[in-house]
Amino acid sequence: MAVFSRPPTPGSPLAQEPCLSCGARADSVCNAIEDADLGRLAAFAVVSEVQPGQTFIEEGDPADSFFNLTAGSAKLYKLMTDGRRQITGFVGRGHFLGLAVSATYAFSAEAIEPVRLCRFSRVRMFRLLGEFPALERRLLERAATELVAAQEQMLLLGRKTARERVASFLDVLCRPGAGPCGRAAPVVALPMSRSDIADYLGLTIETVSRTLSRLRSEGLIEIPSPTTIRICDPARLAALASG
Amino acid sequence: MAVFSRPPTPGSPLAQEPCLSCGARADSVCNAIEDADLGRLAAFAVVSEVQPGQTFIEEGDPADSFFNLTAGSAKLYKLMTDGRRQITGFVGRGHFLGLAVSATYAFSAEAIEPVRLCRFSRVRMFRLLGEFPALERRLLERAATELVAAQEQMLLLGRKTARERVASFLDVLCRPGAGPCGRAAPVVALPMSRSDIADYLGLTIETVSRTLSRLRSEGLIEIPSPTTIRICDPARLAALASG
DNA sequence: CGAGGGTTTGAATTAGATCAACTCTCGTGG
DNA sequence: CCACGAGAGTTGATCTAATTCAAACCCTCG
Repeated sequence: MAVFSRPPTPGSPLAQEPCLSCGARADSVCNAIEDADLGRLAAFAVVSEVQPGQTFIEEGDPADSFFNLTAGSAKLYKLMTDGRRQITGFVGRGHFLGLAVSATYAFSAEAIEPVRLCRFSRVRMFRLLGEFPALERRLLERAATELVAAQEQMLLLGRKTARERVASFLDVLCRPGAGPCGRAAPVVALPMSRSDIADYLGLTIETVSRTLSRLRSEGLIEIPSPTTIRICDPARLAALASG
Repeated sequence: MAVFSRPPTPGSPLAQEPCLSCGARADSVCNAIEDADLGRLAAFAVVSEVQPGQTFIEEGDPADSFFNLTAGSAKLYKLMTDGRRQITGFVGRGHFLGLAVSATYAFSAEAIEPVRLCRFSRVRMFRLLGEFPALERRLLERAATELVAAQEQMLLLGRKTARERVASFLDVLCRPGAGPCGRAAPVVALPMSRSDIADYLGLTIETVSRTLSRLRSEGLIEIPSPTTIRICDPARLAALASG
C-alpha cells in the first residue's frame, strides 16, 4: 500500500482543506461532521492509493485500521484453505470499511479499479467516535444497511437459481446508481471480471457467461463489451430477479 | 403478539426493577446502562410473549419497533413470492432486533421456543441512544459482529458443500455455547425443525437428514433424538466445516 | 503477427433436488 | 390399554441444474 500523502499538521489552517474539498464527502460518513470540525478528521486520516489487484486488507491480519474509500472500487472476500472464494461485496466511493469487533479482519479487500482511501488507526477512530456522536450514528446506519444487503445476498445464495442470481446482480447494479439512468436504457459498467461475478454469486464463470448469453439472446440485455452491459428491459429483469 | 406486562410508571422507585433483575441483562446491549439509569430503560420497554410458530416481525411491515429478546429463541427469514425461504439467522436471549434503516422490516421473525421480548418504539429507542452513548456503541459492536457472521454465512451458502454446511452448523452450535461443554462431549439442542435447518443452510430437508445420517454412520456425531445431537469428534467436525 | 489472458461455447459429469415410500413418535379417543 | 392418525423425520430411486472438463474465440499488447 503506497502512502502518497502525509496528514497535515493538526490544527493548522489548511488541515481541514483535504476533507472539505473531498469529492467523496457527500457519499461518506464524514458528512456527519461540520465543516468547522473537519480539521480534526483530516488530522487523523492517512491518505493512500491502491492499484488494481493489490490487497489492502488481509483476512486474519490485526485489525488496527479503519478505511474510507474516496475513489475507485474494491472487492471484499473470504477464502477457504483450498482456494474457494466468496466475494461478500463490491464497494465504491464513500464506503466505510473495517468495522471489526475481533482483533483481526474477517475478510480481505482488493482493489478492482485504482482506489484512494483514508486510513484511520483504531484508537484514533474510536476517539473520533467519542467526539462526534453524529459520526457514530452514521456508522450505525451504515452497518444496518449492510446487514440488510447481507440478508438479501443470503437469500440469493441460498435459494435463487443461476438465472435469478445474475438478474438480481444486474438489477441491483442498475437500480441504486443515482446516476442519469432515468429508466431509459441503463448501461452498467462491470469493472470486475467474470470470475469476480461468479465468486460473488456463488456460481462458476462458465455459468455466469452462459446465463448472460442467454439473457442477451432473449433480448433482455445487450453486451457491447465484456465490461459493459445494457439493460434493455429493466422491468422484466427485475421480475426475473425476484423469482 | 400478547402483551403480558405494562411498563411501570416512569421514575417510580420500582420502575428499574424489571431490568435490574432481568436474566438477559448480562447478554444484552442493556448492560451498557448503569443500574441507576435502568429505570429510564424500563420505562420505555413493553414486555411481550410470543408462542412458538407465531410471527412477531413481518417483512415489509412498517419498522416502528425495536426488540430485545430476553428468553426463548426465534428464526429470522426472508420469503420469495413462490414460498422459497431463506433463514438468515437463529437468535436467542440477549439478541437485539429491528435495526432497520428503511421504513419497513427487511425480514420476518418467528418464535421457535416461547419467546419473551422487550419492545421499544422507534422514536423512544432513538431518544435512548441519544441519552446513552454507551448503548449506541454497544449496538454498533453488535451490528459489526452480525456483519461478520453474515459474511461467514455467505461463504457457507455460496461455496461450501452440503457436508461442509452441516458440519459448520453443528460446529458453530457447539462452539460459542459458553456453557459447560468443556470440549468433552458437547451435546447440542436443536430447537428448530429439519426444515428450518435446511432453509438456513440453503439445502433441502432430505439432504440435511441424509448428511446427518452419514456423519453419524462415520462416528462423528450421535443423534439420541431428532432434536439432540452429540458431537463425538469436535476437532474432525471443525476440520470438515472449513473444507 | 503471435502470445497470453479473459471470455464464450460445447459435451460429459455429478451433487443435490425432486419424487415417493416408509418409519417413528406422540397425542387422542374408543 | 391399545388402535389410530397426523406430522416430522428418514431412506431410496430418479432427475436435473449447475459444475467440470475441454476446446475455441477474441481482444490487447509487445
